[in-house]
Amino acid sequence: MNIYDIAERCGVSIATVSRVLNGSRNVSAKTRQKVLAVMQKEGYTPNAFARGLGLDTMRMIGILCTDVSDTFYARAVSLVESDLRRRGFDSLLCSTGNDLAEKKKCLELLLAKRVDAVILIGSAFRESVDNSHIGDAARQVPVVVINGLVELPGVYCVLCDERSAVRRNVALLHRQGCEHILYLYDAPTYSGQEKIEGYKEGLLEAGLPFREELLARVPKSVEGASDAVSALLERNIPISAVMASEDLLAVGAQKALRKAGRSVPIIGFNNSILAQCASPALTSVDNMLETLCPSAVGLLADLQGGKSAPQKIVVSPRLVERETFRIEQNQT
Amino acid sequence: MNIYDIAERCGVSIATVSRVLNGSRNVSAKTRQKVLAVMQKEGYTPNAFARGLGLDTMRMIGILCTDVSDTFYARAVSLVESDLRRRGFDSLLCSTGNDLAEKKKCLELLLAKRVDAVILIGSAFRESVDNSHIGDAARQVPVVVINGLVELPGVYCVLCDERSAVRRNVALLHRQGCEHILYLYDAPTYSGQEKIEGYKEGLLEAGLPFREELLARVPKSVEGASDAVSALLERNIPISAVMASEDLLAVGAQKALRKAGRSVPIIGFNNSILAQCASPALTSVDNMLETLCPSAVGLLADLQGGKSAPQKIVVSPRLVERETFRIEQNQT
DNA sequence: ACTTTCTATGTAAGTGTTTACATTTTAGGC
DNA sequence: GCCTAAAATGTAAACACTTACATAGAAAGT
Repeated sequence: MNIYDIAERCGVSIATVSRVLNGSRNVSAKTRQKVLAVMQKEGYTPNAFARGLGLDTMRMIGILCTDVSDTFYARAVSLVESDLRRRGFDSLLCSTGNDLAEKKKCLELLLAKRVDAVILIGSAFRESVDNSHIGDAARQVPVVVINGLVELPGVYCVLCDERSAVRRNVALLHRQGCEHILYLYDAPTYSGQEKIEGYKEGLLEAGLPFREELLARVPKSVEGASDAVSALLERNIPISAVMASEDLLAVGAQKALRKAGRSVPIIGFNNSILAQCASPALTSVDNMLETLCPSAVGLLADLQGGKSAPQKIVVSPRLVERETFRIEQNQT
Repeated sequence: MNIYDIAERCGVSIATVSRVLNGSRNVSAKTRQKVLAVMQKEGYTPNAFARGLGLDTMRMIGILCTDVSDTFYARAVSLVESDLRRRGFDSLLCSTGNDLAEKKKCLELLLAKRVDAVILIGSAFRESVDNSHIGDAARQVPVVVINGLVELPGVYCVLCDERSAVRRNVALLHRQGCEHILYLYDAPTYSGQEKIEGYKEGLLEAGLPFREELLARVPKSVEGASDAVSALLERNIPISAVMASEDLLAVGAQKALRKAGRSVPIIGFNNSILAQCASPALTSVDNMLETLCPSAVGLLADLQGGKSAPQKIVVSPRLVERETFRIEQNQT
């Protein structure tokens, strides 16, 4: 069943049918009605491939994401996908893991499928690492980076000022009297590096010394973080507060501390469901995915519509206080 | 840059170029080399739409999923996506929410994009509910349901015997002396209904009475479950153990119980990261996504390859014991 | 009534592939 | 060197649309 069949059954030409399909205004009401009716009756669905060939788009957006099974990225994907669909785009998803080669391969796969744009979630690194594939992609289609910054032509970034968030948290903890602030992180993504910078800046501003052993890279798992913290405790490294690049690690730290019978302030990151599940519930930094993702999609929509868009949108993070840390009322 | 350009630059016909593209064996080694070299040099990428039109496939699989931001579904999507990609398929993702109308719409969207098959994750209901859209879809392309059972032609199901898991858990808890077993659930999906059946069967077998107030539908959130359990406790409803249709709800129950100063065995479901994050860590039923998802994709691959496949694959669940419940050594 | 303008429709040429069929080239057997 | 079979290549017709351009018809102005 194709456009010719429909045209024949309607006694019109294929051009008219196509016009109805594309919502052209140059079709009389009667004709439109009839064509629509016949399509309905015959259960006709236009061939998306032929359509794509003619229009040079299938209205698909590629989503390149580090790991959909991660709660944080999953939420981002969910937000992006629903917003895209609302705007008439479908989502082609690639979940790559942290491997750069895999990311490059997937990006090429997406471009080969001729997506209208690519959204990167947790897939950007610092300039020092290789971002060439992102630049290459941006030469073909718009690229939007969520929660990362890649300053290349055609690359649009929507991010949260995580560095400041961490810096302020250090100050906050210091004001509460914490001097030995442990910071846990895992992957050295753009976001990860920024947060580490924020940690260092925070220490500097607070006049606290930076100690190697309090900046710990750990495996990305509850156990990994927990074991690492346990090891520190066994070495009698003083720890008076914990921060982490993401809730998962904070939970691990929390478990190790509890096992050791210790209780110190803990601040997680991402404000994920994990923070709510922990007991006591984790205070966590919300990096505003609910704002970032719609912005990213909106930006893309503007670009599709021929409008221009800002290269960079930065939003402020928000500290969500729960049981593991609360700012005292009298602090100010 | 298209196949004609390449052909010209190689001094061959477009058919030959196309053959190289499709790995036809009827091309001399020299010619292939040259064509490949030129393609490389010119940075040529075949047009996927034209290719799709000619081959009637773009090697895309639709994934219809209830909620990618849910840890369980996200893990499933992740497993499916990576496996599909390994087999040369891309994933078109739709995350629909629990709304049936939305599911139908998305399924149509996927079919309109002419996917080669559809994988449903958490999107199947009992027969009593409306599964017509799944049957309709199956008339066009193979449909694989993960963790659900839809017995219609063309629909293949890969699932875990969750009903038995719950039934056995009831027996287990009863043997430990628990008589008042609370069961929490949220959405009445296929999987959800099965588990409720298992709960009732378990009670029956154990000779325990079924009590309305111990089978509670609660909102899908930590707070929702927590509030519901708190309410029960306030009503002095006896509770000597808790089971839940998913870890998230179990965590909520755990928090309510702890707040009330109570401690009873708790068994969650899905063996998600949430079970690990809870303190004490939740014992949870693993419904074997790591097995289910590759099976689903393998099944699809077989179908694509013209082979036949079983309509139904059922695997056994596994109880992962953590701190909230352990089977005593002397129980047997 | 006649031209002008605008709307509705049709014709035909893209869009970039694949592939059946036809043709040429090569290799092999004698 | 000739015939046959097989391998390599080319030609042209799909595949199912979109759309520029052409044309017919209707409305409107004089």
